[in-house]
Amino acid sequence: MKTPTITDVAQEAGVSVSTVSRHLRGDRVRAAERINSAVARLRYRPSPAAQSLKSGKTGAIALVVPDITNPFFAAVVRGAESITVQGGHTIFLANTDESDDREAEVVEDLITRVDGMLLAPASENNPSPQRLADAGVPTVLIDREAPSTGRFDTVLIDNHGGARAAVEHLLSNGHERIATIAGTVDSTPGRFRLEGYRDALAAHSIELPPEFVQPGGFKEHGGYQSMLRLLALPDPPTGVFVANNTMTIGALRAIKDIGVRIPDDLSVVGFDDHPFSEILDPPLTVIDRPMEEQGALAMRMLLSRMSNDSSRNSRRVVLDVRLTERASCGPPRSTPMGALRKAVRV
Amino acid sequence: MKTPTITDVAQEAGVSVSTVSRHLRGDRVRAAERINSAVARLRYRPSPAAQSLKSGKTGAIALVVPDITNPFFAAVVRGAESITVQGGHTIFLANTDESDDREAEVVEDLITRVDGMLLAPASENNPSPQRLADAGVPTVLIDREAPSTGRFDTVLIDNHGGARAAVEHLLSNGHERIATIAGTVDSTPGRFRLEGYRDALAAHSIELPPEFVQPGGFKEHGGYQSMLRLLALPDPPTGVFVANNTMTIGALRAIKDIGVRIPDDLSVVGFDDHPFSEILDPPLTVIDRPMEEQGALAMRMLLSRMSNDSSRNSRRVVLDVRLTERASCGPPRSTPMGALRKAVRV
DNA sequence: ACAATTTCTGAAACCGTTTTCAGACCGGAT
DNA sequence: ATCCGGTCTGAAAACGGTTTCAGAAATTGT
Repeated sequence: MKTPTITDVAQEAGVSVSTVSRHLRGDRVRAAERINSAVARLRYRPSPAAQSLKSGKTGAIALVVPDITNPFFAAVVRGAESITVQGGHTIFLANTDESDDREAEVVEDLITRVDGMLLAPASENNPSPQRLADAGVPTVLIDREAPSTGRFDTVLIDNHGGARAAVEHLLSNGHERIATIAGTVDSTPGRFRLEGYRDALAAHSIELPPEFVQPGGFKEHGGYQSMLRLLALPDPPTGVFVANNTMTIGALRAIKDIGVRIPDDLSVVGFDDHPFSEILDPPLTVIDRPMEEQGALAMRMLLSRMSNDSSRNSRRVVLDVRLTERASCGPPRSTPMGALRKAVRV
Repeated sequence: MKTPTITDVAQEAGVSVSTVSRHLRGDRVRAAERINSAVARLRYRPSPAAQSLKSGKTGAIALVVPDITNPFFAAVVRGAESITVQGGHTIFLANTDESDDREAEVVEDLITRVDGMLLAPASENNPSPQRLADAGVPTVLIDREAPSTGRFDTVLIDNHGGARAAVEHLLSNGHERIATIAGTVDSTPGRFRLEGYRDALAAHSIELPPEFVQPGGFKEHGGYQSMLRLLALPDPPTGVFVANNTMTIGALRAIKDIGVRIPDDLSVVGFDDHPFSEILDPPLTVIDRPMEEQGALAMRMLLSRMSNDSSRNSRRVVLDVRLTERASCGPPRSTPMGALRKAVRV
């Protein structure tokens, strides 16, 4: 019942604890066979607590994400997890609910329990990375940058390019009145996707009213409200770029509720693919990115940083995205959408 | 740079380590103020490793799921996480990829690192729960039962009733040729959902060919293949109950590829709701269940089991499910579907 | 067979806490 | 002033491993 200790094994094998310890760590030892069988008989497993205490290493890595129910982060977790090898590190997972305060708590708690951390900060003006740096915990940032950028290894995607590609796609379909439902602007993806949208438009010298940029807060409800507002505009957009997956769900729900037809009345491009995107009617055109790879790469970088403990220069890698074209974009309506207005209530 | 220890704090405050320790654990102590300020100045945090070693408690709970990218398990994780209080336990997350072997490894690894475990076993003939019981680790099973059932706290949902409700719904729409795409039968949900399907049919004395039960393995690809096979039958079903969320995606993709129309040609009921279900065309009728609550409840039961360390009788709670009716079911085609056959290739 | 070398071994110290134990200190009662 | 009970304190012993150190055993060379 009681967990066996190394002392029990030593006794059972008739050697000293030092010998058992050495054997377990790979040294040549005469009593190897006897020790092995004692270990097996007792089902002995070394106490991680004791090992940590002595070595200063915990054998654990923390993975802190804003929302595990977002398929993107779930994929990141999976990708990261797939890298940790048998007998390597175990993973602590924590959720911050997109809150800076919660993140501070969580990070503070985890800081003593792990050898390294994979962190997707809730916002860009978030002190956690700095705190981790101070505490000397190797850290890799995922998907979002830190205030003191450049000091951390970071795995980003080409948010700017993705947004730009989305808007270009709409432009190439003949749209000019292109709106966006943007995420939170104090987060890296939100900021760059918005810039990408603006730059694409600017490159074509298109100027649009400010209401064409709707704040969606990266949440489904925000996407819903934003789309409602967009469609209620006196002169509504003919194309919309929705800056993330959850807002897209909300936006599509709004579209469905109102009875606007895609792509006849409105063309839509989303950010982040999903198995469901393909079976929507019409299937959704999206900006796609290697999600699991983003997690896996981050984990690899962390592992490398943890072993070559060198404080080598930090790396900032930006993964490519690509546009997956489906059927949610077409040419803009030739007749103005004003007719729709009467159906819309905000 | 180096992490401060309790000794540093003692020195800084001019007292002994014992006093610091006592103060930190809540005893009345004269130097309270001095200690507090020393702690703050040094940013001291006790070493979890040392505390574990002494107390035998780790302050951690493991959460082991077959697939974190499945929205259901993501929701469970979130629900469970929401329960752990500030300063309480931290969560280890592990993924088993639906593999018994991987699960054994993972559990073996975690067994020494946690005070309790929330486990959704990969299959019903999986030795992990037994192993955990032997090691004396408090365990709550989620969504799936263990071989030595009754010995563990378990949080299930009414799989049988849900499946039955799905089939009844199809029956009440006038369907008789009702097929199912089933999950893996050696898992609790797979088994009971299949039984529910069978019992509903039996209650109406309906007998169907064995091909009407297709093995989908709970994976998207399985759902796709199964639906293809179903639609290729000489006399295909008019209604289908798909036994989980991921298979539903595959099944809908197959339906879309082939050009069958829902609900005109085929009525569909899925298991587990998803934000996307509402914006499909037509919106999908599903069996819905309280996912986050399932995780939260399991965590509460674990916490209670861990504190009243009593070996009180184990509880097996079954949460209710309910049918969320949307628009994917209608009356069966009056004309036989034979016309479809020519379009179908397997 | 003996010395020089190498390999292996066990005792003991240590990692950072908590907790027991005995003693120091305090105020109040005699 | 002395003794008493109660509070508070510091030294020391754990917890379960790893690692250093010095010595024992085995191996090698002559």
